[in-house]
Amino acid sequence: MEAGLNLEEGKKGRITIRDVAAAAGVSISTASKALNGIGRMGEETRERVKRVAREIGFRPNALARGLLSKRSFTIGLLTNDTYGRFTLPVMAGISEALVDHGVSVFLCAIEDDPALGQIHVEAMLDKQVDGIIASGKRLDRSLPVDLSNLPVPVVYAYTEGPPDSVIFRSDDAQGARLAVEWLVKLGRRRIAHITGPESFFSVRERAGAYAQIAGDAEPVMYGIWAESWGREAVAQIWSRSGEKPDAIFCGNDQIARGVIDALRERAIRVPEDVSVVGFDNWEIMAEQTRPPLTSVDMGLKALGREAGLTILALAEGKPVEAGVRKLPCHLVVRESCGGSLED
Amino acid sequence: MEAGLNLEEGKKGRITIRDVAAAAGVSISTASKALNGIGRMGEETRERVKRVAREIGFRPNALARGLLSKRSFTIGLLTNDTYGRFTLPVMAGISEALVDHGVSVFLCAIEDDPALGQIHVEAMLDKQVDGIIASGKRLDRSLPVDLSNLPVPVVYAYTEGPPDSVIFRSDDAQGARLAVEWLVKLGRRRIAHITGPESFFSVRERAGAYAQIAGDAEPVMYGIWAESWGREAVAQIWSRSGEKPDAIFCGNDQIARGVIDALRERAIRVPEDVSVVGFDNWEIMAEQTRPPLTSVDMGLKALGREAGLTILALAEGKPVEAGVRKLPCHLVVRESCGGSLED
DNA sequence: AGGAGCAGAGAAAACCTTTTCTCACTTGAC
DNA sequence: GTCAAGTGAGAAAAGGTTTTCTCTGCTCCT
Repeated sequence: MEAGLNLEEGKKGRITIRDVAAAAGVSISTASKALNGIGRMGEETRERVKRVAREIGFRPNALARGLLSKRSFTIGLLTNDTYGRFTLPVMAGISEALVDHGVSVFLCAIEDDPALGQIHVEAMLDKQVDGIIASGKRLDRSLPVDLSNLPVPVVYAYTEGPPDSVIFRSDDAQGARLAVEWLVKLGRRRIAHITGPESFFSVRERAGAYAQIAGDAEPVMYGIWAESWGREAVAQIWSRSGEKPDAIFCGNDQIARGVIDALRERAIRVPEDVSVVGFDNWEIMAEQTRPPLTSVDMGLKALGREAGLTILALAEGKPVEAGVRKLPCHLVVRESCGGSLED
Repeated sequence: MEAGLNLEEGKKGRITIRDVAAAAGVSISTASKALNGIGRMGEETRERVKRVAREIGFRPNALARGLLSKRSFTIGLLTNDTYGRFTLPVMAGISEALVDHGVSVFLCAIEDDPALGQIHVEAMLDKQVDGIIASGKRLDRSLPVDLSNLPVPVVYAYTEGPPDSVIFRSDDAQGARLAVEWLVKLGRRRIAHITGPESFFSVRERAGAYAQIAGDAEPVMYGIWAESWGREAVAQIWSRSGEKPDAIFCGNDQIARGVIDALRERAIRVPEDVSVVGFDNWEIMAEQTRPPLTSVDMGLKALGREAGLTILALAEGKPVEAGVRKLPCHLVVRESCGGSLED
């Protein structure tokens, strides 16, 4: 047995295929073919090489391999979502989808700095990434960096992209319908909508879907993405004369939180008097409200998974149809509306 | 001018140094030396090569370069902090410190799955990372993966590591002192401490520092890391007979949030009647409380920066002293205590 | 027996860059 | 007019792997 007489092969550096070849008593080419399951050789030889490789702990150098194959099994994820509320679930989905294929992910947070973005893109290209996924915190804004005419494929996940690109985003209208229909199904008749700035595309989508079902008995209340706005909006509604809503559909979970707090301060019971539903299903927020918040989940992890599989397909040269793909939201039922999924 | 007659060099693939050499009418070696500012050659030649390279948009292939230099200018960040509350600031710091050096970061979220961790570590090693930074969500827990005896350096950032390793962590005792001394300075005399599970090292550190200053007039109240515990603890305190605290030092911002909510429900004014201070300075939480929460910031970004620079030094073969490095916390003053930094 | 065909395995090129070595030529000194 | 020293630039090897091509025997058929 030539192999096994060393735990720490004297020479410097990692174990290469050359060491495997020597230990197995074959040439480098034969070793390579044996390990990759290609080429012609005796079954006995192939097994011996494989065994030896395992014994001495050989792992192929991905750099060398990538140099030749022009595939680095690496992709870049570019995001301006510093806080990571949207990007992290997306990232988790991407990673989950790609780890099986041996692909690793460079994460680059570029804030909103075009120069920094440029630097990171160039660094990733230098490292021969197989593709780039652009991600953000807003569906109707682009990253501050030009990703057209890159030598690698690009897909966009939860961020705006150019017309002929592949874009994944949540179906906010469908998500809003889910929420409002749920309220209707629970018997609610006067449903208010307190949401973020009208300048946000998501806000308009959600408000549009809301209005289609709920009508215009209650006006949509646009504001900012903050608890304080939720509280203030409730104050406005309850200082008005006339009938009060029996349900409030909120543009995100922070607003919903403010709404719930304000309702409790007015001794209005949730969900008995008023049902509240949020958007984003930001667990750390939704689970800590009193009562826990029923909320629309945008399925960002699934979105990341799709984006990952798509960039992989593109990297492998498979054709992928361009266009916007809306992925469905789903409703996470907690206690702030009453009811349960079995009802 | 040989260069410039093509926007899209007919052949396939990216632009290599061979193209630069041809376009500049020199050999590959000369081109390389010119671009790297080494070797001997006429100043005119050097400038011409550089100019041509710029014109045709040459960028060296990092894979090829890494193959030779055995430096990939890539590091891995391993974390089990899925939610990213701790890892993201650390990551931002690392990235910020390393981008200037052309180093990119693989982010691998491994949940608490040892098998997944192993896969990611091996993938990173195959890709010849120059080093690995392990990070987590708890100072007294290790990642579920063995990082000893790796062929690359490892540093630990906000997670437990083996005795002879380089570990960066926040100085929680100092942070707690900062908070309590601030309360004392504002004239508070009965300071309570509502915090997380005693099993957490951070909790014991913070509680220890608290007790040293505040004494044992108020017992430390251990619970869970949730708003509900903050509310419940306040209920307990105010249902007891005897003098009530005039300040509450909370183990994290979520607890502080619950405390503030519970105090308001009792019509106890913050900060007039009771000062509240949190820990973590989790902005999205601290800024949305009423009033905004004064909180201890653990300086995770700086921690990441230090970890990044250290792994870089190790990768370059510079000696680095092993041991635990505690990085200082600082106090972010908002309104929940009264007072301002100028006082 | 002579050749076709095939099984098994190695040699060498290729990927792209860096670096060491070598070579040809010029200049200046004696 | 030689020699030494210096200048500018190219040839070649190295890094680890994959892949194509080539080579040597062997079997089997006629």
